[in-house]
Amino acid sequence: MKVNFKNKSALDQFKLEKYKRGLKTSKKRSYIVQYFLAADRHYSIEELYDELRAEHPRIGYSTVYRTMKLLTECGLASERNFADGVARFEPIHRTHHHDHLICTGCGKIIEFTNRNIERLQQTIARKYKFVTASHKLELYGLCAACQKKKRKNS
Amino acid sequence: MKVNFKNKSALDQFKLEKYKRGLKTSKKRSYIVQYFLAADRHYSIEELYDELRAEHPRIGYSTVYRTMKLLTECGLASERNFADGVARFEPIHRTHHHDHLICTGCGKIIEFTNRNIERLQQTIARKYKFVTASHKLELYGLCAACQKKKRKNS
DNA sequence: GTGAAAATGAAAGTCAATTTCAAAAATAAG
DNA sequence: CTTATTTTTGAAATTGACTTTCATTTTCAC
Ligand SMILES: [Mn+2]
Ligand SMILES: [Mn+2]
Ligand SMILES: [Zn+2]
Ligand SMILES: [Zn+2]
Repeated sequence: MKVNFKNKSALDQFKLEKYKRGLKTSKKRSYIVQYFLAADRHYSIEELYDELRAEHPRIGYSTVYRTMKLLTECGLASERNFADGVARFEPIHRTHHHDHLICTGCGKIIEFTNRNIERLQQTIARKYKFVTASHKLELYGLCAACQKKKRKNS
Repeated sequence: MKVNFKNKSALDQFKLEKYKRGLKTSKKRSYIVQYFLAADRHYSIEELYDELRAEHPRIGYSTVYRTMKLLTECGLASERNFADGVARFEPIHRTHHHDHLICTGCGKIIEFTNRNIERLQQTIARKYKFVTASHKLELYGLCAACQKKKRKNS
């Protein structure tokens, strides 16, 4: 049976994926999925775990970890590895590639897309006869607020 | 005393840095430095350690590790963190920023620079009022050889 | 040479990520 | 509604790359 995801919500899509894998539905996992997908952040497991525990103190770290991995496999989350060495996950609401500006002062993350950069990347790949599968573009620096803060303290 | 590095070899520069820090010269460290700087690769500690041991079996992992950190502090090496989760070091022969194309099949790494991309990055940073300190641009895919290999096996 | 100071390396410690496994929860079968 | 089967859970153990420790060895200034 072919499945049309076009009219499915992300959560439904997740249930469907689970069904196809012979998974069972659990209260805790559903809560994690719903909470994560509703947010619009780049969560580390730890951060997500801490927030979830406020409401659901019996959720374990492993469950959060495994749920994020599941969502990533299902294509509902994307795992990001920025320079701080902690994996972060963001929901994929509508497939829509983007790159990141990251403030090394406060951790603020801004997303951007730039068609010209993407094009130039392809030109480079072609030049070296590579077929690219993915790329990573991250700009690290200080956001406006952190620049101001820094000026004050010096 | 101000030091002019312009006419110094990288190794001399290293000795100078060591001197300024009150370090002593050791046979093993010198060998590691000389071997590493002569190569033109992106070495992981492990890889470098294994190669060095072929000639100098008494060199320890810690010494290789510490020497690479030293070189990085001295500005003679640059630490890179690609997607495989293992830190790599490359000599900085002439200060010269570049980005990387990485083959996920064989590990081959190609360096490139692109002024237009750099410029566009600055435009983006400006747009969001960021002051960037560094950036990371990595293109992952298959090199020509690995594409061929893949076609054969399918 | 001698002694103070730095370098070394085996082993231990870190830290996030990942796996294990016995108990709990969900679902299928009766 | 039971009972049986399968999946899920979480505390604890393990992993793997990195980093530090500390007793011993090497370097080097005198
Ligand atoms: Mn994002
Ligand atoms: Mn390079
Ligand atoms: Zn900031
Ligand atoms: Zn290749």
